[in-house]
Amino acid sequence: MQNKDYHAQLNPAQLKAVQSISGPHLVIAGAGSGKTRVLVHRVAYLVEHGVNPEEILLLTFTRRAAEEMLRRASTLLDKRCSRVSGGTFHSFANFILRKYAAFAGLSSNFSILDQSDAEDAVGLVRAKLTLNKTDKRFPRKHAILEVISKSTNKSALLEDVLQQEYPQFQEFSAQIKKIRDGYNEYKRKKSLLDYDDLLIYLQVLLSQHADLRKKLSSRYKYIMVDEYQDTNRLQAHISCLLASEHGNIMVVGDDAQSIYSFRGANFRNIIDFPKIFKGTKIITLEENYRSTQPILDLTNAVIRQAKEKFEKNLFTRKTGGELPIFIDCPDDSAQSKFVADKILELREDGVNLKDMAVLFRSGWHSNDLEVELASRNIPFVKYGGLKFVEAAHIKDVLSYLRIAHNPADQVSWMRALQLIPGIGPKTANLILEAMAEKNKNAQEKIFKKKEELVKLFDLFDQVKADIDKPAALIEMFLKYYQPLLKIKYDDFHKRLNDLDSLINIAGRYKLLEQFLTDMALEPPERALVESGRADKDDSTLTLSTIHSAKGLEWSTVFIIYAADGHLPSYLSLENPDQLEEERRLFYVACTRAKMNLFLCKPNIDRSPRSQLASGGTVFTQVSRFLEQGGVLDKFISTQASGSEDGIGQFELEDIIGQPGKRSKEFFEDMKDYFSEENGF
DNA sequence: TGCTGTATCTTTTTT
DNA sequence: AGATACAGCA
Repeated sequence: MQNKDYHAQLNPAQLKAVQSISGPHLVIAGAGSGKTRVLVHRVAYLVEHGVNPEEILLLTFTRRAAEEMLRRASTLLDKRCSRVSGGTFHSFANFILRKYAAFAGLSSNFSILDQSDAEDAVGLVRAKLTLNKTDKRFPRKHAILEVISKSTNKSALLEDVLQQEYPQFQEFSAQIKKIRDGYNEYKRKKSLLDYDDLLIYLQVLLSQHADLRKKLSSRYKYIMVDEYQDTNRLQAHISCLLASEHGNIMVVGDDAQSIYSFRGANFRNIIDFPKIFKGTKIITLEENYRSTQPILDLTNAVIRQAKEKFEKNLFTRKTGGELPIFIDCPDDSAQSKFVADKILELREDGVNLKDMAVLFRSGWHSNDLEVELASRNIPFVKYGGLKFVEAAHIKDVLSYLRIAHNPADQVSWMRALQLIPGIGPKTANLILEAMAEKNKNAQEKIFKKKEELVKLFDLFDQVKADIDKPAALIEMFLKYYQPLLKIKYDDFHKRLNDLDSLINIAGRYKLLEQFLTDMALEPPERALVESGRADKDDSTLTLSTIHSAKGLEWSTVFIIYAADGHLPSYLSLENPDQLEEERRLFYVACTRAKMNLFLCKPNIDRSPRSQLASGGTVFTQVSRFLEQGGVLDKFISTQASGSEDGIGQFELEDIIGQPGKRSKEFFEDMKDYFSEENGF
């Protein structure tokens, strides 16, 4: 009956993956090969065959991805599919740890530190150990946390991480270890967990409590892990522990799309998977359903240059399609104008804005474009880059809520206290010590000096009744915080607006704990908050870092700043492994496109760094990933065959790089165009 | 002593 | 644009 539908909608390899129910499976899925479709159908298939949805655990990279899959599975079958358990490793860990806090030696109201909180805590510990005064070249708190985090995520010794990736810090090995131990102790005492701790605690919980492991493994009888190439050792270990009772685990991934090694991910998890689970069946998906042949030719040529990869042979049955186009723009703002022009033109031709995306390596690459789009009233949502909750004033208010939720949260206390004028790190510490020791004398002494302090404490006393209405709680704290905000920031008006938005978001939550957890683990995107929407609506252009574009696809894709030093990033040029990751990143970016692919670069680099380095005008080079292996020539020469007469006769969209034709000439060509049409 | 203002770098990517 | 280091001020 239903099986017929599955046959019709899936190719043989996909069908096999969907219908393989028991035992370990590894699905190697090339870009655009219908990986999501397999997962969605598999969920439906399992439920249809009598599996209780709650016994299926779907671990994905973002909660958005999980929700999208469950929504699609629901349309395929029925509402039962939405009861499937799922989320990110971190949110799943949070869920389990709150429930079984006692087993893990935690109090269930633990706070989650985001990266900057964690950095603050490291800074505190470092200051306490007075290691910062010894030497000027001592690593910053940011770098220290990075080293510590990498060693946990890779399950590697700190020394090894230092030796391999941070040789410049090797001489501080002993001090960094001291800071790490101090940091761990500090967090444990104050019921604080950073991102890595969520994983560590879950791993320890599962390894050390056999009864609990059995219980959980029996509860989650079917485990699926998406984007397995971007899991780290710790996450791989957790997956295996969860599957220990039954071995029903399917992991899906593509080694060519591994782009998270900077946080400890290792695509060798894919190779090692069959070693851990004997009898693993491997299924390879090679047919591409996403892109046209010319785009596929380009992406295949890009990944062919990779130093290390599993051979895959992606093919499509689609014929025809436009050739990818490379545009060398005079500068950043010309690039923005080109992209905006082209987007408007495509929209006139009937392409919906939601089917277009602009991708880039780092958050600031889109700054100029954002201004341009705004001035032309093109609605967009930006993913990646700085998050809404990372703004100082939002963090300030959240720190009050976190104290209300977990009074031991000293990181938040430090932040909240230092907002009061006249209180810096030292006094804040003094207050906290006086409170901890219940030293009435010392307390009164300090309290007498600052009436703000009394107000703050009174507020926390009042709070207890309303603890589970986050929105009301914020409004209450806002009365106290508003005057402080005005002193602290000149642009307090804009920031007050943001705080209204925060109240709005909080209004969607009944429980304070859930609200705070979400703000730490699944923070809303800035652009969505500012437009007052929960989701992007139907006709919105997408701007995204390549990392945040993972797993998504659009009919038209623009990649901006495809220049050497930007993509690949100048920070990765020295290290061969990092450079390979940049290549995969570029691959991921290009493979997002279904029909049209545009690559742009500004010819003049006005970024502060390059200005500083040279003092003069810096001309960019085409990204080396296009130069190498004739990638650029290959996809261009096909196009060039129909355009021997040169560039003059072409509309803008036909201006492309030709073999051997380099920046200087393009600069002239583009300059002409932009001066005439756009009033340069 | 500790806080605040000013100068000076430094800016990848994310849970 | 934000964090950090340093020097002067209460």
